Amino acid sequence: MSNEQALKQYDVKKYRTPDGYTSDIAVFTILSAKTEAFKPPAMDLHIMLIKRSMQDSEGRPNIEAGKWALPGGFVDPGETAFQSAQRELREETGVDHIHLEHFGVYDTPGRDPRGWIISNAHYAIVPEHQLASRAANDDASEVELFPVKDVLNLDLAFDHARIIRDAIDVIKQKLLESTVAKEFLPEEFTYSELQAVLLTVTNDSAIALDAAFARKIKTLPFIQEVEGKKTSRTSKKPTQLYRFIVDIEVNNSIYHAKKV
Amino acid sequence: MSNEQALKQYDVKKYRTPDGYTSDIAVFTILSAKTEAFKPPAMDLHIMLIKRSMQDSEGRPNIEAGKWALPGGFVDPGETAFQSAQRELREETGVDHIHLEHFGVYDTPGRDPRGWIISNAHYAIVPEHQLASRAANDDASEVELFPVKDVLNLDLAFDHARIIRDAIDVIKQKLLESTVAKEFLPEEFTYSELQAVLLTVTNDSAIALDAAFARKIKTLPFIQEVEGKKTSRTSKKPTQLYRFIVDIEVNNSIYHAKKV
DNA sequence: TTAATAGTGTCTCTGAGACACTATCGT
DNA sequence: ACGATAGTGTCTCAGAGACACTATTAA
Repeated sequence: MSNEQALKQYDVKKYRTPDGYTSDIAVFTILSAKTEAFKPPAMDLHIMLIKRSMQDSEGRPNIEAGKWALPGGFVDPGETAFQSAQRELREETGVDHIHLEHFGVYDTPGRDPRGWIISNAHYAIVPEHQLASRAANDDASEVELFPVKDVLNLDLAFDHARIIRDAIDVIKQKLLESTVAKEFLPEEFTYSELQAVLLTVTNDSAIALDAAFARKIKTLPFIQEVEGKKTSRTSKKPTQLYRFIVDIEVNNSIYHAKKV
Repeated sequence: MSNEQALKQYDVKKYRTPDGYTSDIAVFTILSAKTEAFKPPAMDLHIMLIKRSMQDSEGRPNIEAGKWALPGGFVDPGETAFQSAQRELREETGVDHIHLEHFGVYDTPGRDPRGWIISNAHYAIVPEHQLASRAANDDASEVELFPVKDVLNLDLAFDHARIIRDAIDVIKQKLLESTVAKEFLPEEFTYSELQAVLLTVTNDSAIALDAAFARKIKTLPFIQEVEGKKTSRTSKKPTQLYRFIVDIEVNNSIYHAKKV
């Protein structure tokens, strides 16, 4: 192809280019407030942040030192921002094979004092038990989980307040408008467990009222009963287990009736 | 703040950085197949592409010359990708103040033969009449509208086939799951005009059947009747006009009943 | 009068929502 | 037996969908 000719004359230095390309990850998890026997769980949505060290790995003063920030880092040449987010998450928290999704780009000039730096924001959903092994690394002096309702009161690095606000909005929407709630739950779950997850983002009576929700879960097209299988982990009365049907198409049209 | 110290020692050249940062825009419009008097419109969704010139503006052979591509270009330092998309659209098509939305980032290594080039994809909705003034500029030898069902058979530049496929999926979803359909319609419209827009992306009987849809439009919470106002542009019988209610919150939860 | 679009009348069926009631089991 | 969670029985009401019917007007 004639691209070869064109490429020979192309000067990659002709345009001024960004000074950095990064990925940030808003890691969400749901903590059970209490885990008593025979009780349905009470849950609370949390986000994981790191505290930026005072010095970087080479002992020099760090940018935005001492502030709380989203985990993340520079994208390596040869990888995509998404792959970078997966890698950072694996390196910084030891978590792999979880639900990770891109949700926005942050490139407002001046957002990072180091220069023209573009960040790709992702959200991740990590079941509570997978975060057991979390640990601070070079660049972070602390790692901590914050309830989403408090997190915006912290002293946050860069424009991470904005990114975190967006991430919270996105996950609240996604929990209700898609089946990602399943990423917070075991393979098979009771209606009260799903209910507890959804109640972290809504107060709607159709979900909050036990009788209503116990009935509704049986009519949802993307959830099926696990025939004849029950558990006693949430109640003395054995409780029916359900599972999400994978790969079912969810129809969200605002012009259609709910049921397909 | 102590960031100043840290910045003095920060070397912006430490990391290998991208070779380019661009915006691409998938411009959608809806063409009325026929515009007879007293007829509801028959509509077809189209996307605007440019044909890349054989030479660039300085007379040298162009990359991906002769192929069809999305309009777009390099992001200038000091602007965001979104602003760049607005600017490109204004410069290349003379269109301004229209619905423009970011929907994805394309950064797979090797997607652009010129190097490590990151593209932000946007979609735009342009009413048919605003595209009257469109014209080819330096970098484009032709500008043309293609029906979305044919566009993927063209010889497309870079990874634009993938971007265009994603853009079509996104706009089909958005048309049904949000109120962007209004961007294709006049301020006040008849039920058959809205119906024609929606029929470009779905065949569902609830929308396709006149009687069903004429009734449904009156129950949609985000649409209101324009009291006592009628038009005869689509039928001999004067037809009720409707308008979208702005800033109404659309509840798309898959766990809730449709009506709020 | 006809042809075309824009509706309405009426029926059936599903399911939402509310509230009272029953079921199960560990303690 | 009790207390707590997990349901079910039953009623009412709204609205979806189907199909036949009526309404309005230009030509």
